[in-house]
Amino acid sequence: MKTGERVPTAVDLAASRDEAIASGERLSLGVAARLSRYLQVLTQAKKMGKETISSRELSDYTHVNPTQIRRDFSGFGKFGKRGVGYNVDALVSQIRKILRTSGQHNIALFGAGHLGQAIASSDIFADHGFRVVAIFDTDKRKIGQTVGPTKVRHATELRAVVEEEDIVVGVLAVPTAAAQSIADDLVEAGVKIIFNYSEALLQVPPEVTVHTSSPAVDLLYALYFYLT
Amino acid sequence: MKTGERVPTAVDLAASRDEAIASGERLSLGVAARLSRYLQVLTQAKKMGKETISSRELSDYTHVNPTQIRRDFSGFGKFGKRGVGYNVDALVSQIRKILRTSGQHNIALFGAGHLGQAIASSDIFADHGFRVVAIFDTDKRKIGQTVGPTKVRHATELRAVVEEEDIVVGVLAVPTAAAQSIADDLVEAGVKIIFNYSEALLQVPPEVTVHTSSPAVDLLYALYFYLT
DNA sequence: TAGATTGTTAATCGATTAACAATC
DNA sequence: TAGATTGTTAATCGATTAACAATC
Repeated sequence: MKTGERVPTAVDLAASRDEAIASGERLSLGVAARLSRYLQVLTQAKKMGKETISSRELSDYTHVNPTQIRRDFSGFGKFGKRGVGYNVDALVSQIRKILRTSGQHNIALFGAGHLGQAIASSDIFADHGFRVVAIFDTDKRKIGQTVGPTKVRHATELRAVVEEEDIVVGVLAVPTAAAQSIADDLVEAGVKIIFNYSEALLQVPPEVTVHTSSPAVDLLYALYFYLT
Repeated sequence: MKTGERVPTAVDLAASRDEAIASGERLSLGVAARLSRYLQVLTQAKKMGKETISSRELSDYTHVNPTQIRRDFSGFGKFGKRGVGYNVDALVSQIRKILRTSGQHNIALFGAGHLGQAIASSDIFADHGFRVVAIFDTDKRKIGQTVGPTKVRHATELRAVVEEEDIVVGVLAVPTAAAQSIADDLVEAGVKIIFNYSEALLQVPPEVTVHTSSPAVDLLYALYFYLT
């Protein structure tokens, strides 16, 4: 924030806040990651009928220091009520606005095996505005079957579906050996985010983001702090 | 590292290194998390027959800055060869030593549904020394069935199995509504790490660590950086 | 009012990175 | 040797936290 030689005033700060939300600078990696986690907890708290939540409670569930939680929020406005806490509903929509993920986003799922079916029937994506609009598999016996409300299709339909349904995210719930070739297809079809549940080390062009899910890594990490 | 008024010498530094590995201070959260991720990539690289890997390649797969990767390693010794890179096998065993997760660790899995079966039949835990030694479910129709090499048991056997098999980690692949009560049972049976794949916000005593897996959170986060 | 909790400051600490000599 | 890549320094930047006035 450059304001020449003046000390920044309250008005400057408010302006930079709105900018930051509207279309200003990107959030830092850490802030974006934490806001996403708060959102998960808040979504669940809302389901449980909680109307108000304190930074202390959020800290219990996220293991983020309560001061930092308040700080993360106060950078964007005064969302809380002293002595009371934050209104869950209001906070959810503020964070969604900040993360610009208020809308619906369509995802394509590969693999109709156990993992694929678990993902398709879980609330975990739906709660955050992600909708599984297509499931693909290469196994002919699975094609045409339905998983929840969605019919399993053959991977050859990928390209058409991606364009039709405006799919930005592809989720890979396939064997490690099959992952790279599907990733190549996804890239070619214009998908920009690949969520990889296999162990494959995927090679993609720089404009595509790969996120490899690694429960074992998280477990190693948790175990270290238990052992020490 | 306090060395009084002397400037630390090479001998001091080497000593503090060995300490750090042997039984010295805990790693910081960030270092432990990154080392775990390197381990995942290295394990897969090894499977693919790779003998050597550079900090640049590790960076491509982990999105961690190459300088930081070299720095993370050099804190514990000189593991690499200039102009060549790091030997994959040697690096894996060094990191395992640092993280103290060289041995086998037994885990108990709850829920023999799609997700539970996907976890039980995946290599992802096995590759890092975690073995699913028991699967529990409350559905009578599932009890007695086998998932891979493991028989599904009723949750009433939990306590005995935890003691017998020295189980430190419990994995919850159950519906959100059932998670808290199983978590309570696990805590009572002495399990110290709970890996939660449900959406439940679990309440546990402070000596127990809960890790809630949240693919949707990761996705929100990835999406933010795509949208901006 | 009394108690609780936010918003914010100020100080510290650790993470990050560019750059480059060392060396395989 | 020439090219590549490590190990390490030094400088910067952002994260973290304790503390507390403000205020619901």
